[in-house]
Amino acid sequence: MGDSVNRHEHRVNIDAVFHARGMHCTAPRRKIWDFFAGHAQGLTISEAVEALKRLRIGQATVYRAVELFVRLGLLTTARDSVGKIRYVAVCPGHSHTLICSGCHAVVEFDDCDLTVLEKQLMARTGFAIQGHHLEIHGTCPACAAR
Amino acid sequence: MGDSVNRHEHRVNIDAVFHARGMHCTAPRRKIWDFFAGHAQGLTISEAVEALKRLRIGQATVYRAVELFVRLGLLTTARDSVGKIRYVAVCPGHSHTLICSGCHAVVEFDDCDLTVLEKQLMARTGFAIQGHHLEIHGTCPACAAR
DNA sequence: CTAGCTGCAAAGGTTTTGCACATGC
DNA sequence: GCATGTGCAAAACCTTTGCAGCTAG
Repeated sequence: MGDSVNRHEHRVNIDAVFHARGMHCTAPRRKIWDFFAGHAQGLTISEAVEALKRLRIGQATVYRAVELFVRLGLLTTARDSVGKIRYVAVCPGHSHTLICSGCHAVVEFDDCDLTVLEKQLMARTGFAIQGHHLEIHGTCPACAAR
Repeated sequence: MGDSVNRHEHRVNIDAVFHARGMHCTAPRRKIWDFFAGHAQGLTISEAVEALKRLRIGQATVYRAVELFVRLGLLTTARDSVGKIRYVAVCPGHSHTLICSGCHAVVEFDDCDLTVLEKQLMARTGFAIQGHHLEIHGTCPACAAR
């Protein structure tokens, strides 16, 4: 991902999240979290399992941790250009993703305004709207240069 | 899904799509397509495999047909409230989905306006934007009544 | 100390593949 | 008639589970 794309290095303090719920913040969980947090372009679960195997972390642990992180809102999922699910570490306050079709770089942003649309849909369909998931796909500057 | 939600019965003519590409529009493919087109709330692939087994259609055929339909743009995917992928028959001109967390009813709509947002993101990140995927989640009137 | 977490290995599911036969055009 | 598609069954792959031992708090 090029330098022209501003990253959000701000990281969630997972110790606090776990302690607040009486869960243990163990060494494997910390390593798994660091691994995701260090890969801005997100990872498929098999990529994570494969890489973390070298740190002697069992696959079951990776699966269980990822499920937990998603439930706690620490990881979000995005489907890449091939349809595979990639898990991306959330930056606080950023909830939508802009994804590069070339290198899978993910940029998060939160300033979408869908409230007008949601109101229209509520009126038209009678649905009680709870939330939305928005992914924008494109090509990042680095991939475009190639 | 309640009557208050307007459906789009307009269906894609798959014969034409296949012929245009020199592919065969076979009986199994037609049955698989009809099955998806008749389930507005979308289906997981295992639901489809299970049900179509009774029509003596092999699972491999279902997998291959679904992959093909997606590639041809006849089916789109949406993740339901549990994170499972559901395949939904596309109605021409409708590209976004409003999904009920209760019964998985899917309402498609196309009048979203993200062009302003996309322009802002292009300017800020340098990405060449190709498209977007938007899912809105809520509860449909019928489920809300329960 | 003990509830909660881990790694391992096995079980359970899901998806893909190879191939002989069938079908659409 | 022949390229394309199908069903079957096996293989490959992915995810979950049970359990004995370990670890954080």
